[in-house]
Amino acid sequence: MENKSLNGLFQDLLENDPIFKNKEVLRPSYTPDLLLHRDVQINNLATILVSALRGETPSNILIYGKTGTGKTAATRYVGIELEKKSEEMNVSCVVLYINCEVIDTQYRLLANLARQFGEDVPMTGWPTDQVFSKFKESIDSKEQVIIIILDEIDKLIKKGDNVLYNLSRINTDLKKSKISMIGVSNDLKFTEFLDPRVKSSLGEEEIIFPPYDANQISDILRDRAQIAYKNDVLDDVVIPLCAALAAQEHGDARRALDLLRVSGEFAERENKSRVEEEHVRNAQDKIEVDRIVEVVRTLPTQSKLVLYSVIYLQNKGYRNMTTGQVYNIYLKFCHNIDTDVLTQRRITDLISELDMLGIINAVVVSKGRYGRTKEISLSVSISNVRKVLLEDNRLKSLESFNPPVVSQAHL
DNA sequence: CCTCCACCGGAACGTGAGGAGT
DNA sequence: ACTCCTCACGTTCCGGTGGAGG
Repeated sequence: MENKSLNGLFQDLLENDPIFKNKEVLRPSYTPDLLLHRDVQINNLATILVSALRGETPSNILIYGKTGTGKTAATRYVGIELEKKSEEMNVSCVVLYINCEVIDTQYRLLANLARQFGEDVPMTGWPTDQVFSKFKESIDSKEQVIIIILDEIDKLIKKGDNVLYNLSRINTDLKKSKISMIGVSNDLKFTEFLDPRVKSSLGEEEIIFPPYDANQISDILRDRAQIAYKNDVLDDVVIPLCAALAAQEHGDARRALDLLRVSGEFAERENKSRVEEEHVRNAQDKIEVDRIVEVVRTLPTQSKLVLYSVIYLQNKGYRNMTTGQVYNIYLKFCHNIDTDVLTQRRITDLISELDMLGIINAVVVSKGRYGRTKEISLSVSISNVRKVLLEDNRLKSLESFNPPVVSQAHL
């Protein structure tokens, strides 16, 4: 009996999908067959890499651009096309893709590369240089051109850049095969931290991916929406609105696609057959709230305490509080939960960090006779943040702790 | 115009954890 | 197994400052 109703429950939900045709194409992991408004960059890439098909070593390339500007998609796309063509021409050419955010140490990177050539390298245990020579050995077994795409290469720099140095010099040790690298970076200034030798070798060619403007994002969204959504379920304002909102966020196409997908999910949840403006607005809010919640959840305890102090004061009706007020409350909270107490100097920095994260507003103002301080206020809704903060075991007991706020005469 | 508040924020230093080199 | 380095996090010390009130 219960089984039947359960079946029925899911059956209803399955049949009741009046909106989506293929939601996957709205996810960031999807690589489209056609990349709009990136012709220049793709042509550039192809022009540089074409020498691989002639058996020559292509120049190393550095690719810059902010998140959601199509760097990864374009690079992968060109990689795939290159491999296709090389197969056709019977030239040995391999394109490897590595995401340095996941694989973030010298050892892991080399081990991963070696493994892609069928070498059996353990997760840990070998000396790094042994892995390196194993890798060289295996690729040098035949004539081939190898192109390594290092996505999020800036993540690798912080861990010391000898990997890059070693890799950039690898060609001198190879007899038959040739290696060239493509570094992909979000950070426009990351070469500043680079060893100059690596810098000049890696940055032989540079390609910049500018942010999309609202019209370009519209085009991209229209293109994907055709595949993702059933015909005529999107209200006319939906795509322009998603595009405009995302263009404000520095032309981030990923954000735009997220918006479009979440909007659809909102409409779906309400059993509507059309996606309307309201759903996009809700989606925008939800994405922003999710972001804040995630940031707050992963804050270090001390920052959480500072933030909780701000919330506490705001709840007591204080509008623009000063660093001193926040610090006083913070002291009481620290005492209450028996944790380390930081100096006011440090709290100033933590407040600035929270400001940068967009969780609070902090502006330095002068109150004349009454000194110079930061005016602090929360820039997100109290209830969500408060709930997330109280999820932290160490802050839990503060819920029922109500210290008085020291009043200041000039307020 | 000067004072003086209540903090800002730079600089130098201390510490402990974790990685790389040997 | 050992030292050496680096890096994040904090502290101490302190010179600097916009503007209300005198």
